[in-house]
Amino acid sequence: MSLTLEQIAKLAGVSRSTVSRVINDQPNVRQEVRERVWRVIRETGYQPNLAARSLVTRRTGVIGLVIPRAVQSLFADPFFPQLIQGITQACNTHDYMLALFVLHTKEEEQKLYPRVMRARLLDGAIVAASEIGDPLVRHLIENRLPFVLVGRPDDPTGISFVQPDNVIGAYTAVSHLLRLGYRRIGTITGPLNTTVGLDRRQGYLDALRERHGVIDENLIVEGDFTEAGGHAAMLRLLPHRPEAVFAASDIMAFGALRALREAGLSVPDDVAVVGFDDLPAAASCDPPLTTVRQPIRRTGTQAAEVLIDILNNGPTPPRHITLSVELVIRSSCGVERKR
Amino acid sequence: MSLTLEQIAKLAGVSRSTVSRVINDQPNVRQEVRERVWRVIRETGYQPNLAARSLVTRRTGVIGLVIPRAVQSLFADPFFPQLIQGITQACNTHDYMLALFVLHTKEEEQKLYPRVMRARLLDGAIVAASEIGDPLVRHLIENRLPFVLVGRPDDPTGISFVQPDNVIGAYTAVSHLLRLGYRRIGTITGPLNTTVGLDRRQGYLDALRERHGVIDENLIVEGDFTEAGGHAAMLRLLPHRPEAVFAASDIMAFGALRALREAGLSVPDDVAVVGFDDLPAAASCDPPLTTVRQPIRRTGTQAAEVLIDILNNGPTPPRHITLSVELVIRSSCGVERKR
DNA sequence: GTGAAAGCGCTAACAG
DNA sequence: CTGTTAGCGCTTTCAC
Repeated sequence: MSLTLEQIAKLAGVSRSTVSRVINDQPNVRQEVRERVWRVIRETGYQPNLAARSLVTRRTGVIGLVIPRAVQSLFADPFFPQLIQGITQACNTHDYMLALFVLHTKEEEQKLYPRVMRARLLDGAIVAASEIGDPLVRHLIENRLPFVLVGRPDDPTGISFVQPDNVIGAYTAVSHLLRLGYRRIGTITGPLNTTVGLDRRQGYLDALRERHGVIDENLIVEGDFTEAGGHAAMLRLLPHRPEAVFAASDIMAFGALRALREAGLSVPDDVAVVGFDDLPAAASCDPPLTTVRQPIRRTGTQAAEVLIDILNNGPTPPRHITLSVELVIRSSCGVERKR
Repeated sequence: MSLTLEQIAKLAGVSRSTVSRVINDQPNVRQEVRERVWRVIRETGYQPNLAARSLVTRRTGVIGLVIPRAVQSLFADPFFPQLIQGITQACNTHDYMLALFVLHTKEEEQKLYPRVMRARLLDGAIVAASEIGDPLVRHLIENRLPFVLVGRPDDPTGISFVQPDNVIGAYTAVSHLLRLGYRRIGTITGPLNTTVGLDRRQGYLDALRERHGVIDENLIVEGDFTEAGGHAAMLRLLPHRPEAVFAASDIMAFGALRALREAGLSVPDDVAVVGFDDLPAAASCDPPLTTVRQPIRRTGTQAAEVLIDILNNGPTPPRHITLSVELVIRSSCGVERKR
């Protein structure tokens, strides 16, 4: 079956400890011996048994990505694949493995949380930020499992997180619309029980207050980060005759685009539309979508690197990282009409 | 720190072995004792240390999902999120955890493969089928790691796999176009170094041969399962004046749609388009896409369940599961023109 | 039915 | 520099 340290030791003519030292790159091994041992290891394809190792080191080399039920909707768009790519890249670089916990139901949640936290399979966790008030964060703290949030928590005290600059992003998008001359600007928000939803709405409000001064509550409709939700929200917005709409996600913008098309309205001539995310599809839809690009992959990489740094170098003051975003101007905002 | 069996035993006034028996649902424990032990476990929130357990049982309760470099492109569309949802659902149901291995570079591949297979962290693996000739499958067999493929391998001997019915799906789509009266039907294939790409092209050929008899090689263009690839392929198809196009994936169909729009052609009036996958976006694009729906989530669940069955009940004859697909008729195929 | 004891494969003192 | 020894927390014989 699988080789053990003992057998490698015998083959190399040394003791178990020496082999262990070689594998873990510890000092106090003669260069010559070191090479001999490595050769045997390579020739045999030996790999240390992780269970045995972590039983004594109390570390597993595994971090978990937890995706709560509440953010499952996000799973329908390419956000998670990109985030995961970023995370796995950092994991591969730093020799960590990634375990994935996708919670489908409340029962699974209650069954999985204790196991995830107490079975000591995970050295730490990356958590896709959940609804405001989700008890997951509290559980993590209570169980002393190091973790990093993707997205801003409602109360960031003592918590490390990585997020895109949602407020500034939304502010930039809406300012752009104002600069183009639109005045009746509506917004399709994200779910307002999430900080993302709240922050992007905040950016919208900031821009309007600063440049325009007037807020019309009828032009603010809550969406849910789905295409259907964007479609429905646009339908509710239409009677209030918006000249332009800022959708808090591209997926919702696509829904809005569809609603406008179905209503026989032209984008951007009748209604301008701006999104948030810059999904691949944003460039190729009709008309190409003006949107706020957020660096999703980098968010994943950063989150993983912060966590791994904490794991490797011990706890640090919590880090709050906000990644800058960028307005990508295409044609759905009507920029070509040169207002 | 974390509780151990020993401490639970002391609290319950029994021996370590008895607690172990209770936890593992073994016989030979008096009902009364059993309940007393469970109560202590519940009250303390005790969770057995997985490393210690798997050191002796030689099982970890972890299965891996391996995504080779070659299929990374797929990661750009919602295929993987759905597949992962299906897999995690089965994992949660059967008390397994999922570890994710996304290979970004050749170096990572070479570094990770040995570790994945020999470090005994994984009980088994689900592998997203890779290019024909990829050595991963061979490695898995050599290392005796039980695995299930998502997608048909080129040589299925001794291998369990789960796939959608690609040949029939493509055949149905193209037959539908033929029935609508189109004759010059082109196809944008998947990469022809993958079985998916090959099988969907086969279905196209089968339908044409059966109902029409004539194959025009100019109407067959290889794509790569990306939007840009679909766009480029459509551009190459255009000079040959196809009346209809079967794209081997929705993402490529979107690219084709864009190319047609940019060329000032109307869909389906000038060129009809049919896709494959039925992504969420297929229903909401313009015009709504006629496509072949494949049950992605179910594919994931099935793959996981086959693997878990093998792990729990020992090796079985390899299972080859082909899930049926379904033509979803919308308007991009021109059905409304009632030919 | 229950407990005592051995040992899974590794790391980490501690001797030498 | 290197080897010996003692566990890490659990399951699993084997006695009783």
